[in-house]
Amino acid sequence: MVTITIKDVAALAGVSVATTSRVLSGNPATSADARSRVHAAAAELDYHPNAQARALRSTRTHAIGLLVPDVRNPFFADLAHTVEQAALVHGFATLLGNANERKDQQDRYLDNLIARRVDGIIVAPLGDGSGSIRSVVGREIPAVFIDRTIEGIDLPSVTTDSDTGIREAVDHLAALGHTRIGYIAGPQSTSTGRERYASFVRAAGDRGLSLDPALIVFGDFQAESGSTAVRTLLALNEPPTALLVADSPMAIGAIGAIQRLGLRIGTDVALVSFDDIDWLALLDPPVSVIAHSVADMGRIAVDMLRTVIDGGAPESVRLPSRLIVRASSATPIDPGRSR
Amino acid sequence: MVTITIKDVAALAGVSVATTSRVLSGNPATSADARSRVHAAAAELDYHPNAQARALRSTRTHAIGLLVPDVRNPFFADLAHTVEQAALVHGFATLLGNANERKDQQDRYLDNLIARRVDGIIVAPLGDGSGSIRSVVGREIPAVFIDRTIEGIDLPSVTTDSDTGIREAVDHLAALGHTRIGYIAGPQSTSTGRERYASFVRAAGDRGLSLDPALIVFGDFQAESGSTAVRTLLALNEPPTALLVADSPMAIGAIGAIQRLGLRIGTDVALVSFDDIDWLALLDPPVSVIAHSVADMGRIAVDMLRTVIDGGAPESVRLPSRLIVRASSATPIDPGRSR
DNA sequence: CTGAAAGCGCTTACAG
DNA sequence: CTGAAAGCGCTTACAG
Repeated sequence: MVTITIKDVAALAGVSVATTSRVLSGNPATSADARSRVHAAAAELDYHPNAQARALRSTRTHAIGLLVPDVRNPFFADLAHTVEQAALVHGFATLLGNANERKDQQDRYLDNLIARRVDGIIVAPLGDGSGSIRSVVGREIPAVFIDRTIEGIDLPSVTTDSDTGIREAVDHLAALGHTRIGYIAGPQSTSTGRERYASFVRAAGDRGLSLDPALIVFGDFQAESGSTAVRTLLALNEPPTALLVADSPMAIGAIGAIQRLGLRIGTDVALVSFDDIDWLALLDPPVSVIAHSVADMGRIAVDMLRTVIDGGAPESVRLPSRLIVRASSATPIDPGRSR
Repeated sequence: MVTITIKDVAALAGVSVATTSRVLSGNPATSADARSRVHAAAAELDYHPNAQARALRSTRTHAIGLLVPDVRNPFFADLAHTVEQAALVHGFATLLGNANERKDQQDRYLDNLIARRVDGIIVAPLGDGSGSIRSVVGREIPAVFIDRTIEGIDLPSVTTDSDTGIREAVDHLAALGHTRIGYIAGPQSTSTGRERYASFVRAAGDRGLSLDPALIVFGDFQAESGSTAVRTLLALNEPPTALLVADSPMAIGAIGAIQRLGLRIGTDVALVSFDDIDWLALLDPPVSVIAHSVADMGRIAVDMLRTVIDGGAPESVRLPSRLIVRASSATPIDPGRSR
């Protein structure tokens, strides 16, 4: 590798390293002459300052870390996109890490971000408060939670209030005559998994729907577990007539499994999914979803993180969720059906 | 922020900084006693070595940069996932950047990766060979192209041979009786956009199909442009009876637009999309696709990059593509139709 | 406005 | 096996 340092630039420009540094960092205490010579030299040599050396002295890296549990989940891909764009506006580069829904990989990335001395971290965490997330808090590294939180770890967060959306979905399905709703839950090691599960149980209870434990299957927020859950639920003696799925990757798995069983969503079994993902609206029939705003979430997280970096203590934000009814759950249950 | 340095660890362990460094980096020239004391001290202080300082001396960061044009494109999300997992196996952390299909953002991330002195870069590039990609080559930073290439920039690459898949798709549609195939092309500023376009024109010519220029619309590989293209194509006096779409985000846009026009894919208009994405198989009817292996591509790119980092000069690899026929293009064209 | 010098947190020959 | 010292590429008071 060819390495050009500030010394090379200084030599070519015929000024000291100190002056070169000042010009390059926009320090006004420089002469017009020095400025033009340094810029010319830097351009000629295609000089790229070593960010590591720079950060070592100035303790600012102008980079933030974003750790998502699963980049292949369209919700988090969207989130990565909005965070990145928002961060860019404020001069931060985003280092994106993918925990792959695994605690060990999350810890590994977190250690990496700490070691790289990013200016701040936005994380959609999984697991309990053990491991590297402790180090982040202990070292007082600016950090905010996004989408998910960890109980007992006191960081500002921007999350979705799943309760309203789930309640609307349960009410909606109950109004259509469903009394046995199957729930494909997220992992209970995540705050969203736990909250949505609790909301479902509460809403179903309030409506007097069946709380048969067999109607609830726990997945891991990834597609395969959605398929498995459907096979389990639809094989019950008294199968559910409607399904509520806690995220879109599990919904994709669930819908695939339903089709492979020769059944049709909307008519044979109603289905509502969390996450308003493009393709869910394109399916036939289009899928009812519980929507929340990815764009707001990303933007707010970046703003909150900037506040923390600047020494502030922002309030946590809770964003609303709401039901969008589409044909996958629009038909009242057939009173003539045996179920 | 709380900052623990190697000095603190050395002081607590009662040894020199040099010895501490040796223990921490696994240098065998250390006594058992020193090792246990240093490890204990490091654990007690929750010491995380400063990666910047370390890299400044050792010129290895154990990080690679991955630059994708669009994280929201499921193909690149999958690619990011496989690259990341493959890199992790070899001890590299992946810094993922998203160019958002924009040259300026690509340059910005590239500069950032150069400044961070990553050990190597994997990039699915866009644009011509101007800008920061020149700096990467000029500085001889280990780098490989993935999925896309840039003409005139001599880097090893792993790409898809789109030609076979596209030819299969055109042959297949021709065999069903289609003579006017609409082609929704990718941007001609990308190698994949250009190659697939050229393949289509060649294959259509070979089959004696219509080469009416109005049948070809150029999109930007993102969803919105797929919708626009469909509205243009289906408004023609002689609209196409089949559509071939150069990537999955444009396909999602196209399919949505077709539905909004009250038409059905498979019956009213046949459709084949590049990229074998989960949800395309779930649509009704399921969508025929041209598949290529994301998993192979990611793994090979990481292997190639490691070879370059170790001073080697790997051969470029071209992966096959092939047609998967599903119901969106399974019905022979109705000979009674006026078109 | 400019330069010499110290120092950021590490690693690594060099002696011993 | 261990420590003192130099140095990686920068930035930043300190003098002038």
